[in-house]
Amino acid sequence: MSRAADRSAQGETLSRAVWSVLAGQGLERLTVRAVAAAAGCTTGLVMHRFPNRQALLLHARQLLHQVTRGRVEALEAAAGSPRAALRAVLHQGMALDEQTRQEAIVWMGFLAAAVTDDELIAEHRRSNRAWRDRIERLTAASAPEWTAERVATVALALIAMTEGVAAYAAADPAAFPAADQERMLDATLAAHGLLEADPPW
Amino acid sequence: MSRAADRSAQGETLSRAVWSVLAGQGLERLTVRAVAAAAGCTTGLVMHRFPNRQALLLHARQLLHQVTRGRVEALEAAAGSPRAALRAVLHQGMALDEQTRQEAIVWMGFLAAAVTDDELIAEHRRSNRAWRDRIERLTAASAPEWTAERVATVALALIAMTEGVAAYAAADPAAFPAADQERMLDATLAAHGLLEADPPW
DNA sequence: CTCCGTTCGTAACAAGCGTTACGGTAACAT
DNA sequence: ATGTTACCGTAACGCTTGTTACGAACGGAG
Repeated sequence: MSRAADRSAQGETLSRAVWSVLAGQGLERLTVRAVAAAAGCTTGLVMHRFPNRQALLLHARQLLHQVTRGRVEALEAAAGSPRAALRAVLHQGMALDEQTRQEAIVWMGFLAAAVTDDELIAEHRRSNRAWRDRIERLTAASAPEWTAERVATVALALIAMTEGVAAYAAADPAAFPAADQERMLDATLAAHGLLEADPPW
Repeated sequence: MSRAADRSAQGETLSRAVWSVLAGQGLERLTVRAVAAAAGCTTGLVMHRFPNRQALLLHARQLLHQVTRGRVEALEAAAGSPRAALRAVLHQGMALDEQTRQEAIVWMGFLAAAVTDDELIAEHRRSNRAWRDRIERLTAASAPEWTAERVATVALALIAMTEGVAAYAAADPAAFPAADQERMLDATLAAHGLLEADPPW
């Protein structure tokens, strides 16, 4: 393997270690040593790969955006209709299993860390804007007769709802089971007239 | 002032200092010294009032729940109808001004801190359950003909949406202005048939 | 006035933090 | 084969953290 690929792969390994620590031990224990331990290396490697802790977190945050973007693009491409794509993409944004639940915890951890980190909050806003644009585009395609304002309003309702339920379910999975989240999503899509199937009542 | 009242008032002062630090400097800088500085005292007083940092955070979290509960109960009592109460209570849960924006940041900070703190996450779940129960009760009163499942589903959609938009707006107030949040709330209430007034389109 | 308990500021402690410097080792070029 | 360079583990630095110990100041009781 080439040197450049090694560097890149190590960056990804370290970023995934950041996610792991953030999901399992929280922001307060997100130390360089903990990340190194999770990655199976020493702090020396971490500090050779990144100039400082801030840059490490920023890279991990950027990679998180990139990974989720790849996933939703695949879902969107595989969907048979705009409405199916909208539902599939929103669906993966909730905390339905251990995988997505941990992602929600990591997402919130980065958000909490961004309070003191200007670069992190800038990245957060970029990521959110891309996400919002995507849902607005899918919403517009799902309801071509709507005005731009109505599209934007409903798209905001959808991203806020899935983000919020992910936060609730991440902190209390037993109280917010996957079935409840899915019912919530379908009921809301149906209420806005965006569900392919008939409403569940 | 009596001794007991002094103790209680100091506990509240310190808890508000916790909120202040959490909102302004984030979880990573939420240290005992920073809280003491925000409260205008020394670490000695803090550690005499609370056995340790964990207990300090827990008390601040409990007081946050208590304060917001008082506010929503006042709103609910002042509302002229179940639907007006539902809207007013959900309305105050979004991040519409600097006050509520900071509350949203604090709420997320506690949530991020709860990842490693069992008592904090237990308090978080209690608080969320009470909030969910309240919205379910108001939803049921607003739509008496609905089944319990539909009430629970729509109530979940409403609390998730307001919580989610608060998180978005807290991190990027310019991108999620108050008017957008209010339009979103009214559009969703209208879509579920829960708005007193006519839908905005 | 004196005593005593409470209150809380001061100062210190060990532990853990991010970061830096150094040294050995492995891989490449010549 | 040898010199050179990049890589990274080790160990240490200064600093901050939560927590503890100590002593001064205050107020009510006798």
